[in-house]
Amino acid sequence: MSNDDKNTAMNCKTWPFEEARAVLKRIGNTAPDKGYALFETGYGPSGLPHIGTFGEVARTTMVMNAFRKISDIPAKLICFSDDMDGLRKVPLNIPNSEILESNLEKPLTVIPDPFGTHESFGHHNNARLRDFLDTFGFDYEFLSSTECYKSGRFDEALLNMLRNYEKVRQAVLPLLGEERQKTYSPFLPISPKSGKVLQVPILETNPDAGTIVFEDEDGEKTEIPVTGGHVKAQWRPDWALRWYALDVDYEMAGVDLKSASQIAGKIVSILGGKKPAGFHYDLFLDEKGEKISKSKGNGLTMEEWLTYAPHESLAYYMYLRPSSAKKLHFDVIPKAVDEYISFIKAMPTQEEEKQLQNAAWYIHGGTIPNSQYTPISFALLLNLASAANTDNAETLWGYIRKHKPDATPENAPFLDRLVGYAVKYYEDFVLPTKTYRMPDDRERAAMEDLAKRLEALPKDADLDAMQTEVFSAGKENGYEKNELREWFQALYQVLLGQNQGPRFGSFIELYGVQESITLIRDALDGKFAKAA
RNA sequence: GACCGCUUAGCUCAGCUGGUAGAGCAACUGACUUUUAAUCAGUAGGCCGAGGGUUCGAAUCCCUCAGCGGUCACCA
Repeated sequence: MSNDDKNTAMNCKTWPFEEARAVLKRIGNTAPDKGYALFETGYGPSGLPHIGTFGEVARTTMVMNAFRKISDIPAKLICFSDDMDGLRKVPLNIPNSEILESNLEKPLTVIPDPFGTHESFGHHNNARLRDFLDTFGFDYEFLSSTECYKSGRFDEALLNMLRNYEKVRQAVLPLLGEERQKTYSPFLPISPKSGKVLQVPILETNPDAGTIVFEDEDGEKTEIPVTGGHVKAQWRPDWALRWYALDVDYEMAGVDLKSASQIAGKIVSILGGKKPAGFHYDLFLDEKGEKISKSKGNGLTMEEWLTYAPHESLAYYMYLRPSSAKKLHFDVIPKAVDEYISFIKAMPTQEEEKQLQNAAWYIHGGTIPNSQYTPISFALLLNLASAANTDNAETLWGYIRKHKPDATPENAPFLDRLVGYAVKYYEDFVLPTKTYRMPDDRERAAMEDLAKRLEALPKDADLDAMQTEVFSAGKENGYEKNELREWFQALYQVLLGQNQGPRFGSFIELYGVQESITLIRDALDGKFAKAA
């Protein structure tokens, strides 16, 4: 890249560039000894990946995209799984939960997989994480805490922490309540007898031998090495340990972890390292501005978003000012999709400097794939779907061709995906509100007439001919000119189960003449009204 | 108790390297259509929470206050 480009990027004020510059500053503008700048995200595998997981990885990727723009130093993303953590309670909706019940407090990676598909419960959830991330095409390296501990990768850092045991302990204590302070230890020994991760006071530390002494569950004084996976660090020091051992250059976290990360930063200093750059993103709220909690079931899940909109739009949402709390509910989806689309559209015509202020730049790493092109907004598609009674993608495409003759599912695959989401939206939000009624005698006569007229139409009849038949059927069955509106409304209510609808001629053309005849006959037979 | 965020049009929000207030939706008007909806074009709408300060100039920077909300203090 040219120096001009770099300069423009160095002055860019968007948050990912602010963050990227902080990384560059941390590493002093030169490649670290490990050869790359390390970006980390953390994951707790006692649950499944969720919208927060996505947000963190997406946002970290945005910072990396910015970093690559201002520096030639390689950048690497590690998604770290805290899979040696002890299982504290049994998650809901898990088969064979008695397996988990009988293994509480043991490291996740030694608990048998209740799904029976992986080496352990931890491995199972790690695999789910990877599947999840791979779906969106994230570029990352997976790292297991258990492996880091067992392989000795953390040994040096653990011994270091043992030498500084008291300092580390003192760093954490101010953050804790009185009760917890009494028993707190940065080291959690794993009982050689039960295999459980124990939260017990440490009786002795032996830095020279590299061991600690504690009282096991049966009361026996036990001495074990802190290295090799015999001891796990409590989560706050564990975070610091990881930062120190891996030399993490960047990690963001939620505001809920703010004080914890400050403590972790202090611990890294105690160990002689330097804490990573990073900021704290705010949490998501529901439409009333209240905190999203799983037990309340408010807010929006990842699955819900992805049912009605593409993941790119969620990534766009994640781009928007992460430092302030945002309401995450259904109504923000269409807007997010359309704003994403307008950024995509704007990119090719923008100057370099403007492009760096374009959200799409961060989502796609600077280059927008041609496949993302769409000439139609999502809001329009949603309106089209409900106005035109369109419950299948092909019909919707028929309408799209009227607006934009050049677009096809093949040359606009992103639009084709949007069509699918619009149909889904129609099925879930429009269809259930339909209420069909039976026609009165005049309506019935007119509709029967309409069906006959349609049957009599020549095969190559055009839209105008169809529209004319609709009017004629009304006029010749007792509707005066000023009553035609009622005739159309009757069609919508009896045939489509709604009070409004598309121009009926257009509807027949797209829905199909034969299909329309069937629709009329079914309605007159009471198939819809009965069902409703 | 400690720390943080928000307050801008009827609604949801953008604008935060200080330079005559913006978008979407809603409303209203018009065009088009042998109904409506949709679509397109346009109009209107704001003491930018309150008070003070810095400045030639503040929605924007600083201080104080108010209202709302959040996080941590048991676990991670």
